[in-house]
Amino acid sequence: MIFSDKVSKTKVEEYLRAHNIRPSIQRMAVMEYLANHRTHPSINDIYRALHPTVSTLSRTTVYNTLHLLAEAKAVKELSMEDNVCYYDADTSNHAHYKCRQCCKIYDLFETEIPLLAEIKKLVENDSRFDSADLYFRGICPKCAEKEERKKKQKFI
Amino acid sequence: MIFSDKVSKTKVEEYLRAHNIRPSIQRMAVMEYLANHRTHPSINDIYRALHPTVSTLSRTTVYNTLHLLAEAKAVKELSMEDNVCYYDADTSNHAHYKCRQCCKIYDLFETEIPLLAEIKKLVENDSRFDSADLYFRGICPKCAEKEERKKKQKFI
DNA sequence: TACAGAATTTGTAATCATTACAATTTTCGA
DNA sequence: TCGAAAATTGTAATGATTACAAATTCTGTA
Repeated sequence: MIFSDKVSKTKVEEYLRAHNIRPSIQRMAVMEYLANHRTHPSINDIYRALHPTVSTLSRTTVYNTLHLLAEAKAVKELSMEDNVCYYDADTSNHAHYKCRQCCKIYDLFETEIPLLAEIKKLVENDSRFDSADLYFRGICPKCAEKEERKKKQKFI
Repeated sequence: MIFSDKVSKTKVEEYLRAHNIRPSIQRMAVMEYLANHRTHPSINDIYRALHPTVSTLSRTTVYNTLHLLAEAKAVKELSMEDNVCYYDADTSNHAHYKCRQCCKIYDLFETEIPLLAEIKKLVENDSRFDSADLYFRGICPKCAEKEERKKKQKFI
């Protein structure tokens, strides 16, 4: 999926059809949510966000839909530790970075991590591989700054 | 941990002490198992393997021990999809490769993936990061060959 | 438009990994 | 040897995911 600021319903419908997925109300809702919320939400996040408006939606359908979307390579499934799957509508070549403090997941694109291009090549040229994932972990700048401020406070 | 063919009990004890972990019977058993079984076992694998001999061992202790070992960086915790943690006694810089067919996890070392050195450098030079993991997926050569043979059979 | 069959959705129950927790046991230093 | 601290244990709780069967919706055809 290519991202504009706000992805329209029509765009989502086209996208699903392009991946041979029949665009039901529920599938559209899930895909639209993912396309417009680039925070790598979990199934639960998605379910909780959509349920109030799409009251008919069941948790099972969210599972079904995301498996279907992942199978069709319309979304990317991430699983970095903590035994929960996160979903990403951006299927382009990029890495992920999870902050140990705030637990947010950030995207890291080729502009920042040029290595990604080489990893992609590696996958393309080695028949054993069909995909590669690069995950970073650490404390994100925001959390590092907060920590820094806390420390300073102590010494005033 | 540096691996010889078979890691001795004394070696395991030294290794634990070096990581400030008191070498109890249970911890020794878990660490020794991990050191001598380079198959990236899950908690359950370890528990099921050890329980018959160390009959006193509880599942909770295996969890406690592995968390402790991971915390002390004596082992590496892997979590590639399927929401189960796998453990690796080899804490050197290497990537992992999981076969979609047989689900085995293979090690990929720097000799094979020179990129690993660059990723390491990246982590060392970027304060946001403290670790990176590179995971590959695909069909392993053994499984690919099996598949090939099956196909041929069909046409005889 | 009506209908049958296929696809999709739903809700509930089951499964499985992990964690919480409190009681028991073991270890270690005084 | 004794008592506190550390480690272990078993059970119960949690939480994500899957299984499954019933209900609903959709699609193509007559």
